[in-house]
Amino acid sequence: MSAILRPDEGSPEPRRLVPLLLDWFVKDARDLPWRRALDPYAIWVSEVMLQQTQVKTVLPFWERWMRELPDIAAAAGAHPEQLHKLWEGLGYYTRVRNLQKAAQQIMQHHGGRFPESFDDILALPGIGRYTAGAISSIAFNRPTPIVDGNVVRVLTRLFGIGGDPGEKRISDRLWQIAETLVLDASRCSGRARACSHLNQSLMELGALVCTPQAPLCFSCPVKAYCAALQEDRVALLPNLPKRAKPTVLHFAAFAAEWDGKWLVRQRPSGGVNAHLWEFPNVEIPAGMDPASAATSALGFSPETLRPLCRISHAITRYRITLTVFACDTTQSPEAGFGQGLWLTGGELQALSFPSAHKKILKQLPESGSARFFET
DNA sequence: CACGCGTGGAG
DNA sequence: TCTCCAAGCGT
Repeated sequence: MSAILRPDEGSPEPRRLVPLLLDWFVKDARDLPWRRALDPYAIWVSEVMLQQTQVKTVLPFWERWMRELPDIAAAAGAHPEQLHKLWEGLGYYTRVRNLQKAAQQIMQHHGGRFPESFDDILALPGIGRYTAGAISSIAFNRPTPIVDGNVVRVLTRLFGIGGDPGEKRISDRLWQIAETLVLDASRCSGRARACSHLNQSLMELGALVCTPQAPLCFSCPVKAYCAALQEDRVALLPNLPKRAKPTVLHFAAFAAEWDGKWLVRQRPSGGVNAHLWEFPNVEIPAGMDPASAATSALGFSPETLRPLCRISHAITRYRITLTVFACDTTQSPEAGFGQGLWLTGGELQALSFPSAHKKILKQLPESGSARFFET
């Protein structure tokens, strides 16, 4: 009957799926703040924050962002340091710079109003096929499909698709199924915001019921139509390739204090944590002693060097142990170090640090500026 | 098309 | 502790 099913897969009544998903979404979906907002800007901000990031993590960031930058004009005109501060801890910091670039483009080319056409939305920096489809459907109730990690899981299971979702052939098929479903929703008469709700129902189902491990199939609204469940293949889908093992690295970082100030530097653009600030640090090859590492990282040799803490963190494909030392210098170390700034605790609070270096900040020894480190 | 890009939560 | 992975995008 419907083009989305092949004879060997799924149930014979796929059009039943859409009303079941819509009913379930209205009844069981979480009450998320950006779902109450019908402002495309608010939905856009939420979608960018949610890229590769969990709902629970995003919630406080989104609330604060909307409070401080309540509209497109505010985002377009914000100081870059404020933008990074609002994103500090969320990761993938290119997202926030693209968000501002897009806001500025909307001010320039769309009269400050968020564009409603899918192609105009897709043309904005930081917005790809998924995010354009999400904004177009959620904010404007257009029948544009979305496929994210949740939808991949839901659809591969529901339709018993065993191929690698990363392959173009499989990916194309998932997008086609997603489009058929949202088009079906658009034809449902008497349902408010059906396209928005259908797309969100697929993601919500993936987040709450059709989870990666131990899915709650018994409470799934479409279990009667699930090919994977009928064939007992739920745990095998989606068929994702195995990940490469992370590389272990050791770094040393140095909290150098002089005259009540600490030495920090800004990371170069283009790499990891671009534009964020950090304490001087170097990779420690096996056997390298801390003193020479300090000289290498700081550009001068500190008088004292004492271990402060050890921080484990993972970034992209690296697993890093960061050993942190507190350093004192008795003479002005200005000579010998080119690209750093000596800043007070209060000044450091205004800057954005990668998560690992944020932890160093909290560990800094008491000093005249200690009061700035409360909370 | 493969890879680089962060972080924190869950099991 | 280790592995997976979460409302992906740009190059």
